[in-house]
Amino acid sequence: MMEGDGHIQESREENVESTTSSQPPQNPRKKKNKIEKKRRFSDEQIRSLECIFESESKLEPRKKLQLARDLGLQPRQVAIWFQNKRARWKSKRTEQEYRKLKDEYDNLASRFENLKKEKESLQIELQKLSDRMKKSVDGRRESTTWVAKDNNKEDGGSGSGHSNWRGDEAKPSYSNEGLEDREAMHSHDENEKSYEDREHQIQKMEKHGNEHVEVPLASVEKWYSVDPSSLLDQSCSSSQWLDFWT
DNA sequence: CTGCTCGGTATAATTACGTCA
DNA sequence: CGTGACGTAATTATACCGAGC
Repeated sequence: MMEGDGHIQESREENVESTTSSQPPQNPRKKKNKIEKKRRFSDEQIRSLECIFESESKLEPRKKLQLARDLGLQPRQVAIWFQNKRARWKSKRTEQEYRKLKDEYDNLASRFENLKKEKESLQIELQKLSDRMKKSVDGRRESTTWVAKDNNKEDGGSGSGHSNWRGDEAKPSYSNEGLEDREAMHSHDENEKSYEDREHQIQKMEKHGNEHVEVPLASVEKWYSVDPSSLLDQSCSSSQWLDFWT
């Protein structure tokens, strides 16, 4: 808040002569002699010190003596000024680095949130497809039972509408709805390509019989080989979710 | 407007401790 | 190994400013 460089100009001007206050501390710790009151350096002194600090943050002893002579300061004062300047410069740099890192972190966090949302919607989609597949498999199992029963009958089984379609060729009526769903999804899904791949898998799975279901499903689940619970867990280690990005 | 106090900030200086020739 | 010079980090003491009354 208070830089105050401009405001203290006058009081500094008169300090140029009186800056030789820094005798070795006779009374270390507290209770300074009133005579050796702290004086701020003049603007001119500060300018010179800053100028030299820019080119070299540490002073050679000879340069220190020379500078002290030039500015009318004690060499000790020059050394202390450089020490304090280095400390201020370091904390300033630390603050800048902190801000930079924080920005990077915020960016990553927001990307992470977006991906998390996307992952959740994909999980929902996967669940839907799994349910649909399960229905399909169950439907086929039922139909084959019906067919078997019909074959055992002498009459040829005209009483049941279920015998109109067989597991190999007939599709359950919800497949059309599914198509509509899929089209709707296509319209706003950014990962259309991978979605199509998955659809292809599902269709393949639907075509095959009961015994083939397990294997493709397992491969589908490989898409989610990263443990979702660990990803969603806020307390997970950074390396864990950094691995996820790569 | 002037003067005073108060709280916050900047900075000169001190202290403690580590490193190295 | 002891020593002195010099470094950093933490802290203290003082100067200075703006706000509020």
